[in-house]
Amino acid sequence: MGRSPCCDKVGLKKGPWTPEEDEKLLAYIQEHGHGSWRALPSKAGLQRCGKSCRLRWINYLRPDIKRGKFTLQEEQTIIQLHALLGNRWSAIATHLSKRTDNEIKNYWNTHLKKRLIKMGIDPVSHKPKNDTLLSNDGHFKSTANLSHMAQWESARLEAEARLVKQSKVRSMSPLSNKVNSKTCLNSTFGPPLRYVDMHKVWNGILDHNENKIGDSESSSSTLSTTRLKESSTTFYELVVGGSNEEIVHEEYEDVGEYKDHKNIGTGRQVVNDMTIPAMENTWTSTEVLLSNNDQHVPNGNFLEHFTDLLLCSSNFNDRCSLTRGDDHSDIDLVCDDKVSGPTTETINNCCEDKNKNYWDNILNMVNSSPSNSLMF
DNA sequence: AAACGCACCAACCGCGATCGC
DNA sequence: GGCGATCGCGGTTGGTGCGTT
Repeated sequence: MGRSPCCDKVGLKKGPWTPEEDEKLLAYIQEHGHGSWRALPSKAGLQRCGKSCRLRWINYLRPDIKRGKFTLQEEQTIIQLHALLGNRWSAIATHLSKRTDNEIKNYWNTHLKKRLIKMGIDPVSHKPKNDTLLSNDGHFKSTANLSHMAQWESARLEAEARLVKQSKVRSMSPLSNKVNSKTCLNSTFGPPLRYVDMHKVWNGILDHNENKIGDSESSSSTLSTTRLKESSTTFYELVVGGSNEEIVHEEYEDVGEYKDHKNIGTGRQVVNDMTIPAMENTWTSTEVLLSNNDQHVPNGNFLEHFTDLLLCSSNFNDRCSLTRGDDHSDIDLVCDDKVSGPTTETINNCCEDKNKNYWDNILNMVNSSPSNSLMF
């Protein structure tokens, strides 16, 4: 069909924004809202395309933007979410509400990605580049488990990111303000909104599994839902093992065992006339990301440990910079640790051990996760 | 002091998704 | 349901500043 030109229009300005332009855009949006971005530039008296205005507003002028150095906590969140979501910057940004997707993307590309590479970790897969380390000692299956766990968590967080956005939109409307501020976020009167939505997703998974039992050909679901469902099943097959029938029963039984959350007594809840399995404790990593209240975060929070290990290692590497000559014979060590007189060998071994232990620990967590956590 | 390389980040571009007629 | 318009996302580019040679 051919796209309509945007920034190619003759007479439209490109490049860096001037303070005057910023002022015009800011003043217009504060008074009228952005409305149609396409129509905004002419109304605001700007010689820019709508796309450029939108970007400038979202990435720079919006009042609720936090600028400056990323905190350790933010780094942790980004790494965790990137391991699960990949380059879905907007989804990641929904968990760092005051950071823009562009800023997170830039920070990843300029800092975090390099840090992982430096540690010998593939920034795309978040796996060590030297995979022989894993396959030779029986850890291969665990790596596969981790991958499936990530797939499942990825799909879950994607759905949640969407929900967060929807929730924000709803919260803009006067009618929903009362509901959102208390019932949804603080969960004073029931499960948070995101729980309700994820219950539906969860039900979808269960429906799918049931369909598989009754009818092995189920092709009408959407792509995203299918991915979710497949992830769930394959993960269970790998970690728990057994047939699909067993999987369904185990999922129901397992989620029903949790009774420590205030809304859970029987293991099932009735929300919006739907009987659903309680799954609060599947909200492990995300609970931590979204809230400081970790009272019902279960044991075996694998992502938490995952990033702690990475950051611990990176902090260590930040403090200790090692430079080698080409023949690896001359090692210059600069270390501001207050350890008395660490030898080059000690530090070097320590860094290597940390990298090794990093993945060993993750794999251990994965191995122990079914008994410790019902995230899956 | 000039040239060069690198890091950082704002902004651009193209594409897929979504909206609305 | 089809189609064009618009939006939003993620990859990439280009300008700027800083350190090194």
